[in-house]
Amino acid sequence: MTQAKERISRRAVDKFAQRREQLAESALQALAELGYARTSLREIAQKSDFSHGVLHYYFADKVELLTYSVRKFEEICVTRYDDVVAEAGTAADLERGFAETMATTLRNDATMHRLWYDLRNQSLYEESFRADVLDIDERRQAMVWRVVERYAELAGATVDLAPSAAYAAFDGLFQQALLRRLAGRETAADELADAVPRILALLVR
Amino acid sequence: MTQAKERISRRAVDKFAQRREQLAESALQALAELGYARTSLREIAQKSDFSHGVLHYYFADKVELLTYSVRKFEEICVTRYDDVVAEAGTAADLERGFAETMATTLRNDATMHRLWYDLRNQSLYEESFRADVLDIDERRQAMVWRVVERYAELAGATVDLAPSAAYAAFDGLFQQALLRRLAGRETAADELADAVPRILALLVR
Amino acid sequence: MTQAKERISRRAVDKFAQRREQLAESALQALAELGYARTSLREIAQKSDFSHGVLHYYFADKVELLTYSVRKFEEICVTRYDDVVAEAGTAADLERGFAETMATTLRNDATMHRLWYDLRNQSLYEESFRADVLDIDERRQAMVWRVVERYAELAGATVDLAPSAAYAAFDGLFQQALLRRLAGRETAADELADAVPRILALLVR
Amino acid sequence: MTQAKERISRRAVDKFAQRREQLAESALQALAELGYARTSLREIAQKSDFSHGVLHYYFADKVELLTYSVRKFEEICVTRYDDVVAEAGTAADLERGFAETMATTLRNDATMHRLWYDLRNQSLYEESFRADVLDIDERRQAMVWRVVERYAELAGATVDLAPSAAYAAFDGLFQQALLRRLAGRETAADELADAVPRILALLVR
DNA sequence: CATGAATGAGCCTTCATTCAT
DNA sequence: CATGAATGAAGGCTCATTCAT
Repeated sequence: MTQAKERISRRAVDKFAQRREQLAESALQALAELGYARTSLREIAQKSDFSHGVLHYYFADKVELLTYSVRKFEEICVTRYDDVVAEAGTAADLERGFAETMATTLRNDATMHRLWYDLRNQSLYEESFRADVLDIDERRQAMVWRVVERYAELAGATVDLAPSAAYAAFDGLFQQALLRRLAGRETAADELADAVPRILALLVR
Repeated sequence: MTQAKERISRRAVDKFAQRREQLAESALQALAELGYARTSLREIAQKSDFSHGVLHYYFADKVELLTYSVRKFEEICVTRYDDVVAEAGTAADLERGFAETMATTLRNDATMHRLWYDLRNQSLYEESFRADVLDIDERRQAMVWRVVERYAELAGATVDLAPSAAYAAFDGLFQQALLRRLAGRETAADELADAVPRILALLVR
Repeated sequence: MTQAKERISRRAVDKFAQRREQLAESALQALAELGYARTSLREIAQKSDFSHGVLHYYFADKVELLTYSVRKFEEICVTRYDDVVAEAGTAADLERGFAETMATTLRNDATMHRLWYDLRNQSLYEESFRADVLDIDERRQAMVWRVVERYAELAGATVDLAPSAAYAAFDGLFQQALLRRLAGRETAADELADAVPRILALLVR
Repeated sequence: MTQAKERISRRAVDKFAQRREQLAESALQALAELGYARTSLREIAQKSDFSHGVLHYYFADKVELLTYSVRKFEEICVTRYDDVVAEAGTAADLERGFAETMATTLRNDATMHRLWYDLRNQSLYEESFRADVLDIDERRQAMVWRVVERYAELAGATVDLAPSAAYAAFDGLFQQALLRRLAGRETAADELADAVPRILALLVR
């Protein structure tokens, strides 16, 4: 292949990948709004700039599109607290930062996290995107664990706790708060911000 | 109405209720197996001994059937640890009993709990059974709280923790274990049984 | 058969006939309210004191029930103006009486006549009750004709008009008025009362 | 949008409209044959060259399809006698033309008019296409009135009659004739052709 | 490439009808 | 006799998927 042709081909590949990205983005919008059970390809297409026919050009079928979307979802999910970890100078800073970021996330991205829990649950029924979901969950766990470890370090404490348990606890907390918030309780985020430091203090000492 | 007729009518009512129960049971089976998004009335009927027409004889529509089923589900869900609480003589007993019951539940009723998390999540999208779901969740929380309080009592410790936070932590733990178990990890239940006492000890002292 | 048995049997027959009558009555109620296309056997049963199962005991199927009901309908329809004819002393009396009775009928029995037109139309699609409908229509025609003839007699005029044409004209008038009334026009009955004498005067002189 | 795209888009719109037209045509066929109560979307689809899914591609729901069809129906209905009016040189011409056109209509388009009366009647039960039906009826009335007025003009007579009354009379006449024709009476159209001039002469002088 | 027309399986629901009790 | 439980065909509608243009 000549260099020129290669360049063209690469550009084509890029465009293909870009379109997939774009469509996955629309899929996530639709999914966040409607949930897995109620999201149709037509709905997704309508949120994009394309007709619904094109979805089957870039993705073999609905499952592939959703799987791809879930994978894309990951990027957003798993680095959220890293800045807080990097910037916190004291245990109290980190505590506050962690709690505040969680609360803010709850306030701003409730529907996206609703989707996350929905997809994680669907993965229990459908093999197809189970691997991706588990991968994301592991990264989330690692992310939480970075907070916990750093907190212990700053507080001069030891952690007698598995990363998975720590993640489970905070994830459970967040999920409950989400439930309340989406049920209309205005104070859910504040309550979450209160609960997080308490649990953190209990788990690490 | 004569006494005889009354008796007949009452029997009829009972039978009606009984059949609803029966059909709700089939619905739960189908739901546990397939999840909310993939469960159709025809599928439910096929799990029962009846034709799908019957479902509309006993329930006004799909929502009513599902709501009824969810409510029925509750009965199973919210008293599971009460015996353990009643029978535990020491903190160590309770710790062990709580952990073991959770692990056993995970081993035996994984699909039923998968359903629970599915329905709880659907309630974030659909108003229809949100109230029931929230109600069940509150009862589950109360159930967990009875364990925690009793544990503190037996251990001579104090609990500096909101019931909601305690529930969130254990629910998160269980959910993670469920994820792993349904992903095929054989040791998930054992790991859960290990993690529960640790967390309990950390949260209560 | 002994006399006693005969009496019992006759009583049984009477009861059978009576039940049919009763059920047909309920059918007419339902039909008048909902129209042919939207009336189900369940609806009819609910308007009666019986369960819907009984309908198939007294009638072979839906068509037979409706046919019977249509036939019953006739009795109500075809003698409405005879009193007016009998009592009118002058042409003006009759004119007024005829117009007033039509208007009153429109005011009080709109839904029943809506049903009549509905059934008459259905008979154009379904052979089954066509004969009965045609029979009723003939009697209605005869009834109108009695008015027209008597009017001519009282007015000392001659009628150069077929009975069918006379009936057609007044029936068309009534139907238009019904249309307007059921569309919400309050004055429909009054307008009908105005129009009838005019047409009568034009047709007979 | 470029000119080319615009042209394509316009063509697409045209094609869309054309297909709607086509499907409405099939709907009218089915309706004329079976009547409102017995016409299903699947039946309509079978009369067309398409699957039933297509109907929902071109129309939001059944009501929209039927409403559209009814409206289309109108075009055929409301100008039928205008040529006769335009071309008649004498009252006798018009009389004959009017009567003959009615009779011919009865002979050729009986089922279509059966449908008209069916739909008009259904509109008394269902709000959905009531407005369209009333609109068509008004136009039919106007059409008849054009005949009557022109006749009076040609005959040098005056009309002491409301347009609605004139329409009611002729519509009633036609409906009766339709009843007879569809009941199998061969002479119905001839009788109608006889009756029309008589009534016309009576109503206008 | 992209469109959107077309298909047909499948969903929830209604309903006439049958039949055991 | 009467009930009402049960059936299954049919209806309106949604939607993933295919494919001609």
